[in-house]
Amino acid sequence: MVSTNPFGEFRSECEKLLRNAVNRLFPEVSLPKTVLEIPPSIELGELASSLCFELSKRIGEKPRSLAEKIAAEISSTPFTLVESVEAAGAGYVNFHVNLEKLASLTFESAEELDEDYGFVKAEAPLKIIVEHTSVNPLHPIHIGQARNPILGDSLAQILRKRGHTVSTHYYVDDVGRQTAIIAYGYEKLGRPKPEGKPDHFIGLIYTITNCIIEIERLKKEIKKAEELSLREDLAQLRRQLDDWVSVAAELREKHRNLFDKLLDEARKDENPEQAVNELNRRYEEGEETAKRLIREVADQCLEGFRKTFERVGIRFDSWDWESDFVWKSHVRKTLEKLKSTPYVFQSAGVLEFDAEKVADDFELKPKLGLRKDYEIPSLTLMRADGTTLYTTRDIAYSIWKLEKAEKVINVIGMEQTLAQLQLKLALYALGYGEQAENLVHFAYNLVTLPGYKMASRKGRYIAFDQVLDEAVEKAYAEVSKRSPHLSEEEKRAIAEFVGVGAVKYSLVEVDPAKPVVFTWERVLNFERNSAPYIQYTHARACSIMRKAARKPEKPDYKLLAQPVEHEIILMISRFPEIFIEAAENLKPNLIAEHANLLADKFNTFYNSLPVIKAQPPELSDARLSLVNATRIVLRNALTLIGVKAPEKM
RNA sequence: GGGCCCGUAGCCUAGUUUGGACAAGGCGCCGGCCUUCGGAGCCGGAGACCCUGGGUUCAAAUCCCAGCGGGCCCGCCA
Repeated sequence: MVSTNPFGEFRSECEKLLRNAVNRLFPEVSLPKTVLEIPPSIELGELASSLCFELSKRIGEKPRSLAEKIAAEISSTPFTLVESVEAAGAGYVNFHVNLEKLASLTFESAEELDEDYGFVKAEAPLKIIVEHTSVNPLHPIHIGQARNPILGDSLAQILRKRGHTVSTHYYVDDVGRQTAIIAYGYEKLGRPKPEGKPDHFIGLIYTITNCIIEIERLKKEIKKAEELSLREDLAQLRRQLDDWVSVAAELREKHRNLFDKLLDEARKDENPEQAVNELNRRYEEGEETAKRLIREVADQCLEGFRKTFERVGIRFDSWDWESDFVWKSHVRKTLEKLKSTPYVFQSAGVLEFDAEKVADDFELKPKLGLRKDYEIPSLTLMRADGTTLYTTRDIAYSIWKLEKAEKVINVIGMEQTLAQLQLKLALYALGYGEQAENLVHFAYNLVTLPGYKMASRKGRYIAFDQVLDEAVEKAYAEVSKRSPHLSEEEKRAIAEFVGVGAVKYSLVEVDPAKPVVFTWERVLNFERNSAPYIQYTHARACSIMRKAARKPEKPDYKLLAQPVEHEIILMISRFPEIFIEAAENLKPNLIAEHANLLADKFNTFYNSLPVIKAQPPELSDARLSLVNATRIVLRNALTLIGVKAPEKM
């Protein structure tokens, strides 16, 4: 017997038994929704129902006595996976599973389905686009941004295994002032060949250029404020200037040549800020020299990103350049169309989108979970100089994505919630209301550093690459200590997947809605509740299988009578349900959690019970099946969160 | 000022969507394990008014209301 969802079979049986029993006993009562839950303790059974509490109100009988009647009624009918039913507590109906049958079904299914065990297919597979990461090509990916590709890639992997056709997209945001700034600096330096990893080199030029321009800009604004004696503005501007001046000092300290050269060159320009804006405008217009320059810079930066992605095993199916949507008129046409709706107005020379009015006219506030009295701010669509803003371009891009897929998931930080809302409302205004419902903003919370605020524009960040390096280095030290006999090459290879795995796990393990405070301690954890711990447990299970060097020929599953064995059988049988929940609710952290719990139980098992030498042979075989199924689930779970499952380490 | 997110042992987290039985792990702390298959491990112990106050309910960490604390957003940045 093979089942894609062994625990689900048990659950369905319990539901059916419960429903039939209640129908027979109380034909006049409509059944409350029968949700079965997992009891707090394993002694209470594997599934339980609290429907008697609800039923008691309708029937006017104590929950406990109802539970007893129902349990007795169910017990008079035949079972398959169910072992027994009983009334418990104040009125619960508890179901105990027939462990021998569940073990047999679970282990045989796991072995048979192997690399597909747990991956229950969706009834209606969809074409899904997962857009994730989309870090601007300005500087290396920092640790705050790194949560995005880790979550996004895991989501994509989970949805693929769920049977959907998933395409991962990277939106290259090469339009806008920021890319113009880096390109400006890059050109001033005479388009240098990158020293070291290109994204880090680009990042350095970006920070210095941005810093110089900001200082110039602030100085001018301060002068203006002085003339108009705007006291409050002045104080604030001066604070900002102080901050940038200290950034400049830090930068010049570390990179004197580059800094001084850029400063000299920038000073040759009457107004660097204006030059940047000019470049931005020319790029949007598709002017050739601007195109060549900015694409060259962006390409170099992306080349660096690709190296990082390769290292962490993340690939994109499509690289979508924002500028293409501008040049191919997608943006202009969207804007024209939007202008013809009653939701766009002029204000102080710029084009505004009235998101509030759309929400009202289409009565969308309750649907979008907004309060009636909340007034949605309007969105600026176009600058006075005719160039567009990020969200405007994103509207055009979103339409394109929604035309290519039935569902679009945008993995974007929660700080962009408002912009994503405005974007969605623009889709309604444009008549894409139906498609807008298929647009999901997967919002995750920020990664913060204790002590100071990360600011990529100020060059204050910890690069993802650096975190990976540290993790791999620590892993190397650990491997060298634990397995000195291994060759240098083997040690390096192990250190790589251990270190990378640890970092990925630390970012995927936490509920995406919760903020993560970055600490080295968290990321460099190789002990319990970490990728290395699960990897180690997997390698251990593999090792037992290797040593046994045989297939379980005649397992007798009823001999698996130890509590820990009981728990492991349950966890393996439940993996498909966990997977479904993770896929449907977009919660990769559930997978990490389940793998970790299984690893915990397996290690307890490992330390207390022999496998290969267990007697009689039927027990040894049954345990071997358990080890093998554990190995399969750990590996499949790790695959979903993008962590390598090694056979040795 | 308005909106969104977060608040669970000293620290980090699970559980909150879908209310159910004595709130579950990890780190750290204390005490044990050279138990045959891999010690990145195992066993035991101490440690929680689930931010506060109301409300709904047979039942609230979970739902509702009002606060408090922290973060984010409200830009002709992205």
